[in-house]
Amino acid sequence: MNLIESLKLNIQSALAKLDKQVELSDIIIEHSRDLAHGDYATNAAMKLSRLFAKAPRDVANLIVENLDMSNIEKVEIAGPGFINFFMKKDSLQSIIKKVHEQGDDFGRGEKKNYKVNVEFVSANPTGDLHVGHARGAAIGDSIARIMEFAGYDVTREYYINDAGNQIRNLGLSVQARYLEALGLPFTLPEDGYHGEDVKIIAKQILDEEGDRLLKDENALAFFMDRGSELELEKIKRDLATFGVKFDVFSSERKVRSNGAVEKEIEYLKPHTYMQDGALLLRTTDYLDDKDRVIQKSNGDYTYFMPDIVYHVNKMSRGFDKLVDVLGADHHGYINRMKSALMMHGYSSDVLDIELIQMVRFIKDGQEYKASKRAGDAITLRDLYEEIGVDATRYFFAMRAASGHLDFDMSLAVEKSSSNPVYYAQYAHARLCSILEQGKDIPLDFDGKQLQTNSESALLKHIALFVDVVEDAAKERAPYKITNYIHELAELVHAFYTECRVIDKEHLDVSSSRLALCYASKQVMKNALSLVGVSAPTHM
RNA sequence: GCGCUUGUAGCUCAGCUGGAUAGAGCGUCACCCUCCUAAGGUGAAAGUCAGGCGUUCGAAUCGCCUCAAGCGCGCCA
Repeated sequence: MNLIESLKLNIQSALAKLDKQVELSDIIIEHSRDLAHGDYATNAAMKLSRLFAKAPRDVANLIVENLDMSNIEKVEIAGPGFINFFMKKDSLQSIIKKVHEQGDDFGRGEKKNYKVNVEFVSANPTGDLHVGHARGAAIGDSIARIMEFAGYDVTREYYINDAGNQIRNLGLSVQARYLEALGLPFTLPEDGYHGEDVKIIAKQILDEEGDRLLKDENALAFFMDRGSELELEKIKRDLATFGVKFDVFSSERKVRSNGAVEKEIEYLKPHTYMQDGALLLRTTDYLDDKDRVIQKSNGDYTYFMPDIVYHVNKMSRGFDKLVDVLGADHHGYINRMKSALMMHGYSSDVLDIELIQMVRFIKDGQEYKASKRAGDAITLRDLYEEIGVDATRYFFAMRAASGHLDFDMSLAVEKSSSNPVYYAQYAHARLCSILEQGKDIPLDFDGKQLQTNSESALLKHIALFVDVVEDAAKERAPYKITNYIHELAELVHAFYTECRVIDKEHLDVSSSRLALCYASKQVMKNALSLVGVSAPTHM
């Protein structure tokens, strides 16, 4: 149990002695911003003043009289009725031992027995991943890591739209480049893919298959299949380099096979009606502001239809929650999909859609659009080659997904405290360096000699980690982790400046401070890994 | 027109389940290494929290209205 929880329990039992039953979740403990206000504070007395029918400060007095003071140095009632807690040093120091015991698992939440499917990227295998996918990959993967760490049972999933027209266009494009590579006349389809990658794939197919496809009647089908397969392999390689791995790849074609779509239409029948020869789904009965076509008058399904099948399919696999990380243009899509799921009896909040807003790149103060390869949009590969995986992931994780992001490329490659990634990694490397130099001094995991303000602040921040992980998981907000990382780095650097760690004259102080270095380093590493950023031991 | 999102320091953003003097980073200015990584630290300037009205002990936070910006409103995916 951490200090905050024990304070909550303490207040709860104090209230119980006063014949007031209050839920633990209704008691709020916050970190005091100002040291004069102690280590922690609660506004409980003000919140409950109505219940007591007394002035907040009087309620505070009653609570204070009934507190168990064993961890607490002193309490003060301040301002309108805040209760400020000044903790005993050893109760703050105890966090170091906990970090030492738990190591890489420090901050991990209890198993929740709650299955979550996080679907992200899901780009069509027709070309390189672009910037939007990159941000989606960074945020989706961070959400998955954070939720996993917080104790959820997480599956990372990629949905391949391999049944649509784009794949046909890809097939035609590859076929054209194949002809080109053989020195034969060719024409690229109008909506075709003109990138270098298609030429490379065509060349590879030529190497593998020779010219036999010239005479093959089913050549186009082969170009479609093999082309998208090779594109997907390339996407997987890029994602792997970016630190992102998926557990499941679902193919739209597979999802649609075995008459699954027809079965679903049958199931939805009570919610459908015909209009002008098309089949519409009455999503307005639920959350939508408009009914949606699911089968066009020409008999084709709209994109929405197999997607319903896919989401129902995911639910049938036993997930308690589906998280979709999508581009912001899918915004109108949320309520119709929720409506469809509700037709299956699911609650509207089993589906949680995280919309990713646009990214604008800024380089040397100017908007930057083109990649090095002329004419193309910026790709995921451009980003990690030019900026590096760590900085790219950190910058994407740093801001709430729902907001537009200005990505300062010049800052991201800068090696100074201005760059938040280097600032954090440098803090880690510094700690490693001190620990290395002090390796002959035994570590005091009780931290008995930690006294100064910068030491206490660091201890408190370390103790906060579990709560931050929990909150970030619940809010699906990786930026809460990067905010935590940044504060941790600040506190580490401040501690470093204020406190001399290795000091042969005062070995007892050194032992305690080295243990604090160790704990800070471990927490920094754990936090960085949640956003997929490495923790270098030297820089 | 309807719906959603956003509006906080010069710039990019936290804070929003109501709480003590509204916080970071960038940028600007002034300082700090005989000592564990100066890839660091300290300090200063900088805000009508878009505007108005309301709810209450208390509002950046909740409600209503106005203004401004973005997105969505296909038998597209």
